[in-house]
Amino acid sequence: MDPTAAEIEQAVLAFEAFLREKRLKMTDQRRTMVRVVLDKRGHFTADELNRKLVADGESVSMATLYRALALLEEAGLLEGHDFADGQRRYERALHREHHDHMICVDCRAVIEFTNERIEELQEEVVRRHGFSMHDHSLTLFVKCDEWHGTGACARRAKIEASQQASQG
Amino acid sequence: MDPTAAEIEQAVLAFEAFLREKRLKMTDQRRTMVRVVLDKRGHFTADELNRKLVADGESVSMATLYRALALLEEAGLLEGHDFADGQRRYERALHREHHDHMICVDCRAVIEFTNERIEELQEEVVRRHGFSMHDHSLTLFVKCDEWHGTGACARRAKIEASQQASQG
DNA sequence: ATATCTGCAAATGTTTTGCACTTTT
DNA sequence: AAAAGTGCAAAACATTTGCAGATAT
Repeated sequence: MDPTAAEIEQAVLAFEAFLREKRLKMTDQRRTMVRVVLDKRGHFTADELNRKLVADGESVSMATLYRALALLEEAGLLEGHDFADGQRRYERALHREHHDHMICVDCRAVIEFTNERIEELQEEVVRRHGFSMHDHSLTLFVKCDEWHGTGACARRAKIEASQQASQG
Repeated sequence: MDPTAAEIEQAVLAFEAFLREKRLKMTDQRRTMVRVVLDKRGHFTADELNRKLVADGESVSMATLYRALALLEEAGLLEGHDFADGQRRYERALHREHHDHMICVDCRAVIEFTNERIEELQEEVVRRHGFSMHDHSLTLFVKCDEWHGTGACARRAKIEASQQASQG
């Protein structure tokens, strides 16, 4: 499920090709970011990525980080989302099928899902208006523990623990 | 389609009831905002609302405006959306059926649509996960003139003109 | 060589907040 | 009188930008 080391190096090369085509340059900072970003599971903010880089002893300035995030997104290695909380979130686009998101309004957990029929219907709506689809964003804001009646969000601790375990 | 004067006054009373229940107070500024907001067609930002109020000679400070927007949303008179461009947008919730949005990535035109089947499928997804739906947001980012091949967005002028005409 | 990068600090733009004063209840 | 609201200016916040010096091609 996670990209192998070889796949990550391949992505570094792909990014280099992308940069070359735009007459931009590959740098140590950008290489580092490709590697760290592709290694990351789940969604992360610019700030979270920065903290990871600092922890790894490979920090780059926020300016450079933001500039690189934009390029990585443009190169298709990263996908950005707006979940309406004032911070853009990213996830790697390698080894990931298209999916939509459910967010728990209590604990902010992100749960992914796909529904082929919904995708088709969206396409149909756009087509019927004579437009073409550029992108789409479907986010369901849910309460993930309402039916457990605990008041606090029962899944929160579990989700955080498993993310930490898998993340390092 | 637009609320009548009577309906707007009714909404003022409803807002007053909402405030009373929360032990908050009705003020001139809040009354003004209810009226202006319910009179507004389409989507607007805090800044656009402010300009309208200034133009009407009934301006309130941005601090008060933001505080009131939050209350109006809470009271269900207003609906807020995040279209991923850094500014929250609002629309009146009176006389409005639920709908989703298509945004032209070129001209930022907002086109509304509904699709009952998509709604049902969303509910089903949430139910299948054992959650309950709190809210949902479906936004399709489209190119509205791609098939007209003009390069510039053919509908933009038309849309802006008709919004101005209907808005005053 | 020269165009692009980086990091810093400063700017940006929207939204929020602390506070002294005013208004509603 | 007490509780809440207002406007102002300042703060907060994520993100962007100008610029001088560093680096990749």
